[in-house]
Amino acid sequence: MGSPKREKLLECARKLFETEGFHTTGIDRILEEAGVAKMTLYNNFGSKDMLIVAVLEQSSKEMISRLKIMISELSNDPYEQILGVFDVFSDWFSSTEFCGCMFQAAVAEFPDQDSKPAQAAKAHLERMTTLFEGLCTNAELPNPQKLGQMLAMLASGSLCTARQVRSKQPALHAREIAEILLERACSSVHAP
Amino acid sequence: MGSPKREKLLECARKLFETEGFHTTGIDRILEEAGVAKMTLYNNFGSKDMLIVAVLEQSSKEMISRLKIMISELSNDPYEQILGVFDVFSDWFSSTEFCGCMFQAAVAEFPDQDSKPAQAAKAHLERMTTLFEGLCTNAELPNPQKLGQMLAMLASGSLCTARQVRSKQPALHAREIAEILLERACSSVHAP
DNA sequence: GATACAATAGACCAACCGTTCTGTTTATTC
DNA sequence: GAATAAACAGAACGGTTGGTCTATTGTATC
Repeated sequence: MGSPKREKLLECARKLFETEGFHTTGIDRILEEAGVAKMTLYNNFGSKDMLIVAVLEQSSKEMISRLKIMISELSNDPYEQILGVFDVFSDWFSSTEFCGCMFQAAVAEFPDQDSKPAQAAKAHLERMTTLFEGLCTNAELPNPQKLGQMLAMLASGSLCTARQVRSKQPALHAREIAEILLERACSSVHAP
Repeated sequence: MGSPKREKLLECARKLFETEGFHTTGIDRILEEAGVAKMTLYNNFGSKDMLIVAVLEQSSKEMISRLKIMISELSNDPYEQILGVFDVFSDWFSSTEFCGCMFQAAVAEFPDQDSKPAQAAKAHLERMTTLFEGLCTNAELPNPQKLGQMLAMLASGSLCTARQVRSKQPALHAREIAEILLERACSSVHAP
């Protein structure tokens, strides 16, 4: 599946796109950093845009699966796992290498919604929403679809705020709000 | 202050930056759209980056002041005015010309936090936070600073979600969450 | 050792970028 | 009507971009 050169290319591209943006980082920068010839890039991905799409797709899948693992290590209770997402975010925002969410950046840099990178970014949002929705279903909360969307929106808000203020506070605030939201949803089940 | 040519330039630049992004829209496109000579741009703004900064600053101030007017037309009660922000957002997201928040796009397109455009975008976030905080203070809610930050984060979340799903739903959800948040804050004052 | 394939470096391309310069036209003011 | 300044159109500039082509090198397999 993944030749070593291809992997190296994806890794370096991801790092550069993350820290310097998609349009700003040129092909040559990526090649230099990866120590790879130009033709290997074009043989493997076809174009810069397709490389961007590949980076987004790989990053999304990796992020989601890592997130699932981390929250399952925090607790077995799906209710606690939902809040765990924001704990993971909190650690992430605190780390020095945090520089915002790639997918939000992609949406901003590719305003044409039909473009491949924009679609890849949208797919990630859907994966996040589905993740939250699944946890809500597991926690037997009412209206898990709506709750999932709300939690995903909360996560997005914390992400784009953290990019600007560079602190874990947005994650803490988002967690607090999520807690209130879940509590509310929980008690409404038993309400008259 | 503002010569007609300068205003025209700002207006066209804003529209293009909003719909097609900052890096993507070239100088020539702006000039063509505005029907203005290249030298008038450089005489008025000095560079493309400074034009971007001018657009961001003007848009921010205009948006904030318009927001203040619109929520004060909705209600005199500061509590209702907070929720009114999300009602305004709801209408905004529904309009055909909505294509996301410029300031979030600017943050994504200028990853260097020290760059002028990034700072201008940050200033807008602070204005929004201050707006919410002021409303919370007026509503005599406890811990208005924290609440203001939470509401601003909620607003950001609804904005960047709306950009992807192109619907007013994020605003409705955000309003619902804000309502729960305010209710909670309100009742906690009288709690034992 | 021959064949085949992948990866290499680097020249090369057309297109576009932001910016500067030149010379002309228009409008304002005295 | 002359003088001043602003706005004009558009050529030209140097630099960069994504992408292609070529010719060479290394490395397997048979």
